[in-house]
Amino acid sequence: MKIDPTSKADLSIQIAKAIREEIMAGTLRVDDRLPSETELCDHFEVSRSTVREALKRLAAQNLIRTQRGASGGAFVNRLSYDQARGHHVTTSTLLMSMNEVDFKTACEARYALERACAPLAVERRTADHLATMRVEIFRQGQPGLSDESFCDSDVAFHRALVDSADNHVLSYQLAGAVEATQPLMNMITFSARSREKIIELHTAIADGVENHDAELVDAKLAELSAYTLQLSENVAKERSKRKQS
Amino acid sequence: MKIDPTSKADLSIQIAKAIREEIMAGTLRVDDRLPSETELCDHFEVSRSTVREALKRLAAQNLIRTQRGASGGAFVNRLSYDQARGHHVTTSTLLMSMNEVDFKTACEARYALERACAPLAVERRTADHLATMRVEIFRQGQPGLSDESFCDSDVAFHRALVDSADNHVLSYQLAGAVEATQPLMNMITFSARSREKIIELHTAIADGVENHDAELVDAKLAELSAYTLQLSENVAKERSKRKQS
DNA sequence: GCGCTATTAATGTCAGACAAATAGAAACAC
DNA sequence: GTGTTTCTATTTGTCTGACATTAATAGCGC
Repeated sequence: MKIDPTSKADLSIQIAKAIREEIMAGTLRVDDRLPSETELCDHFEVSRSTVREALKRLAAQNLIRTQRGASGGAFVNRLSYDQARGHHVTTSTLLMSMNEVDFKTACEARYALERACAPLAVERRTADHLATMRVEIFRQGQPGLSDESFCDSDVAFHRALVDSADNHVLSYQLAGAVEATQPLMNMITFSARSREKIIELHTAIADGVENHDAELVDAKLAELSAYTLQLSENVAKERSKRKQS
Repeated sequence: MKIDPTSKADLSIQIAKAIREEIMAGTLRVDDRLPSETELCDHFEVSRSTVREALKRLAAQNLIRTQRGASGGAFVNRLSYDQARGHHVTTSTLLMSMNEVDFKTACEARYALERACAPLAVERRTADHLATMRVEIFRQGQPGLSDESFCDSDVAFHRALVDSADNHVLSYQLAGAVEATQPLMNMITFSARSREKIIELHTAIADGVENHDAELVDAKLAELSAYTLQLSENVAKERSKRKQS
């Protein structure tokens, strides 16, 4: 837990790193209180601003939380799956938009992963999960539903499917793929897609899940994947046509 | 791009959020320069320390980078897959250790995902990927190899397998599952496992990838998964036995 | 044109102050 | 004794102003 004042790296980065390593090594455990800012100043021999900037870095990663007042301070945070999921989705989304991931790659990844958890989902789905899926399908069939709401419902449906696998780790990892690729997919295909067709596939998937029919679910997910890809190709063709004319 | 000074939330959090939203919305694009700290002070009507803490939050998420000197400043960062992968692995690791994920859950998730990308890997593997896999298998067979090195090689082997699928998005998502669960797995099973058995399975997997035999790869991954689970159960039994005596 | 220096603009760090929140102790009323 | 209020100490959040460090650029001598 020391820093090198002669190093080129900024002090606040070094300090953040030192503390992060203590957390990862287990020296600092969940809900442990870090020394107060003043104490950290003394320890690292830097000013309070520098310590604070280091703490903000850690807070941005949800590694610590801070509380004001007497017996306040910075505490090691228990990372929750929900927090981490939010972060993961944000990062994944940015990653894809900034690197201009082509639709095929994203779609391929997304359905490959979703199909991976289908067997578990089929095995373990509860009545709750099934109900959520049915409700979302019903919502998708409502006339006059905005494109945006339809997309949201789509995400919710697939999330219920993934959550059915009853594996936190899987859900967390999948969230990045499913929720981050969804906006990309919607942006490209929302104008061209047939809601009927999608609802039909969703219904088949829900049926498969209900009847513990892994093969059906897998087949329908594959079909959904193929349909989505087909759509994107049509949209691409339309665009190039319009460009020519 | 405004903040609410009457809100309960800390100012630096609000400012970070405002800027993050501009980045995510595309108003600020990759390599765009943010206003200087002084300009941001004027805009948000806060002090420089507050602005700086907000910027540090964004820097911690790799959303921006800063440069000193004239014509320096804060620039929107292009998220690279490597950076994001590192972050993702760190978070996943912490998530699992803090929430005391049981081995079965982690193992199940990890192999489910890995099997999901096997078909693509089998289809697209290059000579490079195959060579990496063979090299790692060879390394795993060296007598006197430390447990730590064996584990590293194990990760490298599986990473090569995943990368064979030639899908950045998939590789990124998988990294969290594979690399973050590996330490957990190693910790639990390294004492009990038979390197020979693992090398044999790895060899079979490499063969399957080489010969475009998706079924073989899938079967062998399933076997590896089952073997790992079996090991963990044995270790657990051993422990409870020792506890009793 | 080349190399040197001075300028300038930006981030990084420091020091000291006050504001605001909060828990716990102390004082007080009953 | 008990419940309530007030006070106090501690800690984070914010502000101000200063100086250090870094790096691009303009000017100047040659």
